[in-house]
Amino acid sequence: MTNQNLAQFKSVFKAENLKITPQRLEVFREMCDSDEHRESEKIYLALRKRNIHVSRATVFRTMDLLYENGFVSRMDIGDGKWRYEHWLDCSHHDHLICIRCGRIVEFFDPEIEKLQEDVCSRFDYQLVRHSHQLFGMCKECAD
Amino acid sequence: MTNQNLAQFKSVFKAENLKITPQRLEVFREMCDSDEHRESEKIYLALRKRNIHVSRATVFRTMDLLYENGFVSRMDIGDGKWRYEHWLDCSHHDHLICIRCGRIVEFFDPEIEKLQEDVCSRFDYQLVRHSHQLFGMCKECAD
DNA sequence: AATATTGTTGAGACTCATTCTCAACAGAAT
DNA sequence: ATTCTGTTGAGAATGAGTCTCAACAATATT
Repeated sequence: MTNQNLAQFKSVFKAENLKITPQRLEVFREMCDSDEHRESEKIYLALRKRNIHVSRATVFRTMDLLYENGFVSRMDIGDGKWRYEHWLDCSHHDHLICIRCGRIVEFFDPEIEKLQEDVCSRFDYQLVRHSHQLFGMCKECAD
Repeated sequence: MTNQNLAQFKSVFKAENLKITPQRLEVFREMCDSDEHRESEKIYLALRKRNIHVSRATVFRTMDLLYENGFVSRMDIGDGKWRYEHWLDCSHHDHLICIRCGRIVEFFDPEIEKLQEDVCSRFDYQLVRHSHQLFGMCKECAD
């Protein structure tokens, strides 16, 4: 977690009238310092492991706040859990997921992005967001 | 449900050593005769309404079988429920979902399909399946 | 300083889609 | 007839996430 991350966190939470509590700070720090795509339970357990006591409910609540305020993005790969990743650089991307080992790779394809817009205007929809996941077998798993 | 649908169902289930029971037939008929994208509970209730008694558990189990054997496809729009649609013509498509009224439109864009393959080979993945959803506001809801 | 107000927390109860368990059953095979 | 195997229904169990509520903490008001 850089000083800039921290400053941004504080300023957004202040602006939203959300208190900057030790628990929220710890959850935010945990997110800043990992590049993984984790579900809330894993984040909760990571904090536990570092002997930081934040309740499960608070982790869930804080992940919601971080998501609503654009500090993390989340994805749903169809197993009923949200997977969160920090979104400090705010660069949009989609995901390629290995169906065997679960490894997740990020991709961004401007052409696909554009074609999505085209599809929407074809059907008279205003695109708000999208979810695009490719499930396959990574090189190691395919061998 | 056409005779052809029925014949296909019987032949696949027989080939898989799955019994052709009245309950399974009723669930299959219910799927053939609707173009909606429904969750299991709705399918269960639709059967109830027609005074056909199949237990919830059997509906869930049968939806799994129909899915595994390619009679239906299913989608996950992030609310924790599978939505099933019959897939009798087996033509692949993705979905455009109105975030206000929930209306679901199907789309297919061969260019996007091709670009997905390109992304995968870029990362040395073998594409197995994908999930692509556009969330937006339909014309009626945007006004 | 004392008090009131408001938001936050933790523990555990609750929800809800789905899966599991298990006894009863049904049809095919012996 | 009897055994074997797969299927069913009812209700219990699961598990991610949400809700409730009393205790608490920081801020605002008197």
